[in-house]
Amino acid sequence: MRADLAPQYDPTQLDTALYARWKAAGVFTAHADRTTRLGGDRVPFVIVIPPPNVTAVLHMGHGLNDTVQDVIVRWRRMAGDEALWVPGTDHAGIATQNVIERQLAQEGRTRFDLGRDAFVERTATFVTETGGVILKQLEAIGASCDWTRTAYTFSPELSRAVREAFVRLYDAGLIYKGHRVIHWCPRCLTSLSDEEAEFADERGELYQIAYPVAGHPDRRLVVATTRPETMLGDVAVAVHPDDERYRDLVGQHVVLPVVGIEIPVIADPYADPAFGTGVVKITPAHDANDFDVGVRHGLPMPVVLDEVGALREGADASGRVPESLRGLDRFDARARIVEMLRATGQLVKVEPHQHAVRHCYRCDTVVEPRLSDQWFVRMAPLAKPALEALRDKRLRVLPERWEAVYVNWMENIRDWNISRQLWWGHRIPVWYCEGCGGEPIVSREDVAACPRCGGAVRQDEDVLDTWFSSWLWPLSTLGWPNEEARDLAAFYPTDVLVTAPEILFFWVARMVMAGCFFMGREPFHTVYLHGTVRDMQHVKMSKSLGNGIDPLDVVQSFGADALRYTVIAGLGLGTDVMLDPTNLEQSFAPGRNFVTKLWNIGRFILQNLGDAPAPALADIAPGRLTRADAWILSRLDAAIAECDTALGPARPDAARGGRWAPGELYAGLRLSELVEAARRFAWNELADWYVESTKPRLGGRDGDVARAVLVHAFDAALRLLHPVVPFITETLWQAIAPRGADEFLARAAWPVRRARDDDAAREFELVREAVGAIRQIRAEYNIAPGTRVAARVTGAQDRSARVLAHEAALIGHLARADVAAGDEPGNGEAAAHAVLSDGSHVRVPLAGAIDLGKECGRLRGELEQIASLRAGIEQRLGNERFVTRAKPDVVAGERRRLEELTTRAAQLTAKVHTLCGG
RNA sequence: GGGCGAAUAGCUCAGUUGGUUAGAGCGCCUGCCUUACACGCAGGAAGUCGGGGGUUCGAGUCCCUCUUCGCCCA
Repeated sequence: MRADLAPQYDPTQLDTALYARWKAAGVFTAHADRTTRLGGDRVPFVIVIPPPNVTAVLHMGHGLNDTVQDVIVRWRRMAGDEALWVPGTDHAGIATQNVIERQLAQEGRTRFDLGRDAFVERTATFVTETGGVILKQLEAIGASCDWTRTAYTFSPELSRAVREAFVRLYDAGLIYKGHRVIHWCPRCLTSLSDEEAEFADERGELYQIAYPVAGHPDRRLVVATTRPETMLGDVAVAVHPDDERYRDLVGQHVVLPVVGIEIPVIADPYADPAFGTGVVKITPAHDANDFDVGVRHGLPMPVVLDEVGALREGADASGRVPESLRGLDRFDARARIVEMLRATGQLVKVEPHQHAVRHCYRCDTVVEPRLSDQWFVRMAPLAKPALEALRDKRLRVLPERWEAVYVNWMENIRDWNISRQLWWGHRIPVWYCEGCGGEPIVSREDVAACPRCGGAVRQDEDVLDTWFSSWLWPLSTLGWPNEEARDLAAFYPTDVLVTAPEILFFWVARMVMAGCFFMGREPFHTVYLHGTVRDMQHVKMSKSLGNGIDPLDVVQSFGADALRYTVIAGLGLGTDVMLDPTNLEQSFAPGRNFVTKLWNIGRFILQNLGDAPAPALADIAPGRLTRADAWILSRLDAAIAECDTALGPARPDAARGGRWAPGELYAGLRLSELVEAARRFAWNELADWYVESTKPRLGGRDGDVARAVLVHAFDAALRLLHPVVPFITETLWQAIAPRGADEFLARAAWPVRRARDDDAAREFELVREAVGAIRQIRAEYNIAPGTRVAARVTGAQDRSARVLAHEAALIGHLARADVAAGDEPGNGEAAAHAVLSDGSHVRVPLAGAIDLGKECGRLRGELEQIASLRAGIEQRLGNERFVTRAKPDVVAGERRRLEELTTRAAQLTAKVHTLCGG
């Protein structure tokens, strides 16, 4: 009826074809009208992908991130939800622009040679031709995205959302143009948000410079700075108002070295009396803190560094930059100025100084604080509801500790600089009238002429921060701002957002704010933050460091499932994953080994099914089930329960108004625990014990029972494992029973627990114990696996005697022994002994092989161990405070255990007595 | 400088509200091609749970402190 499986699982051959079948059958396509929100009967479950940069290629970070999402989505799809995973890409303003600029540089050109329109067109063409590669790559790792809904942040639809958002915020008074110090990248020639200017510790120098006090030849103020080149823009020096040392100088002037002009000494609490000399120079145009001081004191703000970071007299700076320094790069200028100060004796001291310096997150250039006009979003009003969502338990962050980080950021939020002096991105929808020069025109539609005077208009040159489109992602991908959009109605709010903590502020927190502001509802109820992929030295994997692993290499060598399994198994909640890029074989061994094991279980079952499908378990009379059957079904039940606990509640209870219940707030999404529970069931229980136990039965009278249980248990195992290893489980599931053309494990039902026979299952544990005892004896005495030994098992009570008698043959099969059950008169034959936990015992006569001294030593050792355990328990039970204060069930448990150990010890003692005469 | 987290077997990590003999994978040792699987099977070794102090009948788990490392923020 069906072909046997190949001896080796060949993922490269099977997986691609299987993915194509899923896709063609529409397995991953969600239907808005099937959701409960639109009158259907399925609860929606939605994840939006963190959109990779459109020019990106898949790396292990994506491999991890997308596998996690896929596991969750596949789980919910099987659980009966209308599951939707929205894929897409981000136009990635700076990053993509940098790619094209690098191309141009190789051609010896710059973007300015091309001009704006040509540059944008070239970038768009590049994106069209090469972009989105990563989405295709996601298919290779099995990502079950709904490809009918692929989105792009720069598409016409999403661009409309960006404009809508801008206009609404502007109209609400939450967007404004500000003149202040922002982070400037002199290489990308754009401003950056606080989040985009990343700190990195650097070793630098702290220079102490003497500023002579005007009119007091004997006095000077010494200031400390790490950036002497900015002193040309100094407009004051500040001391703390309470600082006695300088109180008399406040209001006086000092002479600015190099420049030679006089600047005032002011009192401001910003000056820290404990840092350096307590005197700080104030450079409002080139330091954000100094800017604040400048505003407080109404100081001028001369600009002495230009956009490429070279010294130049900018606004208000006339006469400040000496001829000899003009045009010098900031770092060359620093050296030159230090030399000049040294020459005039005004350099007091230079000491090494470790400090954090901001760098551009895209090109790593040291960022320059720069005074300029930029657009900002007023964040405090947006943060309020986003904080509320968390405090109200409508939003949770896993692992829990990140919630504090989220709260801290929200509470200290600063306005968001959203304008970028780039060409690749959404142009700011603001027009200025060249005619009447009135208020800027902010519009959803392009503006051709001034609505007031009909004069010519000019659009703002800047584009929006990439994240200004990303923060709308959960809304815009579902159709917002079209409030009629069916997807928006069916699938918003979404459910879980899976990402790395690095973009908690860039993206996650802002999405919550956008969702609350534009939709009146936070965009998801769970933020799942996973760790980072690192190498064995714990260094983050990256292409530039050359310690990366290409997921496609892994897929090629071991299959997507091996990759997925390995990554998920190694991923504790919020922990990093360590992989060795120099040894893929070892790194992915857990996944590869497990997948192979599954394959072979499948082969075994198939080989034993014969031509007819296995009977359904429901059709087997319960009385025909053996202890082994009851045991594996009971283990399956436990495995299902463990998997369900690991995965947790899918969403907060609607009856609680979408608020997480206290007991569930941080529960679930323990994917590594899901893997471990399912693995243990499939391998250690199903394969190691149950499959072995069926071998003698399959050809016999109750072979059909064994087949029914085998197929039932394996089928359930495949279901539990499918979210993690979708390819092999689907392949095997298709093979173990006839399936319709449209029938897929990917949309089969998640297993549910069933009634079970606990007594029979418990009795099987005695069988396992007896087998273990005989195996141990065999190993101890080096009995070759091919050699059958004789063994006798004697039950301590009627019940165990009955069980052992019934199962003697099975015990013999599993332990490679000829087992007889029941009492027998001791005939003095040399034998090895073991006592089981209920006092039953096992005797393996080994004429000639038994070393009596060794055997006695073994038994005495065991007895000693039991004795020490008993002593411990007796001590506890003898302690009156334990008995009175510990919980009753704990005490009862100890009593029960003591009883068991006592029985066992008595049996052992008797053994030792007769055997060793002690 | 502020905040957070981690320290458990050679390595990577689990250890729920304190309660049996602290677990898993990989690696290691011994023996085996047992008619699904050597990417396997059976058996095994290996941890004074970072140091010190405390609370408790009882601490890997709670508190304090020290050390080391990591992350976030300024």
